Amino acid sequence: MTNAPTEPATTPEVRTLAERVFQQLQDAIVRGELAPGSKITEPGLSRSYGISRGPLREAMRRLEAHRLIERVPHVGARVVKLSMKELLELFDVREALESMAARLAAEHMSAEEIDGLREVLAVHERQADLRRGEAYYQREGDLDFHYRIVQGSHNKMLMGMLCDDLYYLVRLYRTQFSASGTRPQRAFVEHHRIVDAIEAGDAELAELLMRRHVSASRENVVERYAASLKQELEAST
Amino acid sequence: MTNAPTEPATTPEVRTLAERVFQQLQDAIVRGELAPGSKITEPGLSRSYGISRGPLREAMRRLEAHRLIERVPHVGARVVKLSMKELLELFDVREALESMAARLAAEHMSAEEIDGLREVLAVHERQADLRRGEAYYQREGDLDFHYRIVQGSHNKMLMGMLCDDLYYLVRLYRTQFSASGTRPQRAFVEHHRIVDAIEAGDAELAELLMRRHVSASRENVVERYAASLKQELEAST
DNA sequence: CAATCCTCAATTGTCGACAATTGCCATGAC
DNA sequence: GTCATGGCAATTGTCGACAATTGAGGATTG
Repeated sequence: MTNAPTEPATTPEVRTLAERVFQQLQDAIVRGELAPGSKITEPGLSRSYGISRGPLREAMRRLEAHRLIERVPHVGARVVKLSMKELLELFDVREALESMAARLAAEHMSAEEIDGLREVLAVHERQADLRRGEAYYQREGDLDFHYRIVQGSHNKMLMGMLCDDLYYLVRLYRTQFSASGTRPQRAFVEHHRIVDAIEAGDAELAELLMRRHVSASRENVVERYAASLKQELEAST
Repeated sequence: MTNAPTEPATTPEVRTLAERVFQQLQDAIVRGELAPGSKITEPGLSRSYGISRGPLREAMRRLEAHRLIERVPHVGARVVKLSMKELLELFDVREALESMAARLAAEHMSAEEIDGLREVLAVHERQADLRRGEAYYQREGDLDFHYRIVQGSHNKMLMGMLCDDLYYLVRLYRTQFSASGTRPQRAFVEHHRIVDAIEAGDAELAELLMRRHVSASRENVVERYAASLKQELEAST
């Protein structure tokens, strides 16, 4: 399980400058410190990070590959700004990939890995007991769970796509839409059922449950979005 | 449908040097001109392409993002060499993403797009008539079909992942394993059934059929690989 | 007053040179 | 003969400067 979703930005053995500034920028974007849609210029970042434009451009290329910024030649780069449409697209992709991951996890996960997964759920449960009614199902906590399952698929390509690319977008969305995770108990139950299916080695069931889980999360987002639009409308009249 | 799988490398309005050399390198790798696993050095490519190391490094970063080369800091880069394990991983990811694409295509494809899809099949059929018994189902022809469906999903994120990343790996595999496509008629029939489902707007069926189609293709690869191993073994005794 | 064109500042793209790190090869010790 | 060690060449990482392109603002003209 390599490491937690949030990587400590100041790892001592970061080999190269470009690597370091890439992680810093990635963090800044996901945290919302660099406003979505804002233009970022090479001389500007070069000054504020105290490095030359060479490594910086390299870092920006990597950010572009991870879909965190968008560049157009000879014009510049801006921090990605997820539209509702794109957010829903993201959920469709997640549904496809994560259901596959759950299926593979049911086939390949070791007993130790399943134990670790159960432990993650136990931690979440304790946190849920503390602040009851609050959202158990909060940012990093939820991603921990999904991380573990993707890792359990033992499919490196899948891991790369989900953990290295999509999950950063997921976290970015949570800051952009300030989505405090609702639907606490239901997601919690769903998580448990998925683990049960994985432990039973029931690949088909694990896949189905994960598909529904992500799909339900998507519908929840749609609902909340519709509600916020309605609220906005009422406020303006 | 933007353009054919193989983009004419010498498009006149390529904005930037890095962009151009990126496409050239991508093409060279996919075609096998740069041997898989071979080391590529910046000064070397810099000389042979007649550009400085700046744009070259940028192109290499993009190749790395597309998983066509692998870089390790302070050491160098090599052309990716797909192992059988990684190839199977690729198929699992394709199965997940393309079945989702087929589902979305059934929901969103316009009549014109479906017509275009049918036309692609018709072209393939004519080619199949010409060299009967030969593999209808040959490299670019097959990808055309899959391209269209992914485009028909109208999901930009999905399109990016499949068309910009995975399909280049698929083509790379075809050169590396010198896979002359077998199983001609069967794949042909499967393609037709998928289009039928899409035209009928039956999303679930389209998804299922595409899933089986990719899965069958995967199994076919496994078979051929096992056969080649066996043959190799016999030759050595 | 609106629209068009032109000029210019700023940003991006490209280049060559220098510094740091790596892997290799030869030399030497056991 | 084998292994460790040191130096060396080559490659990668980083930097600053120059060229090319863009977008904006102002001046000019109908």
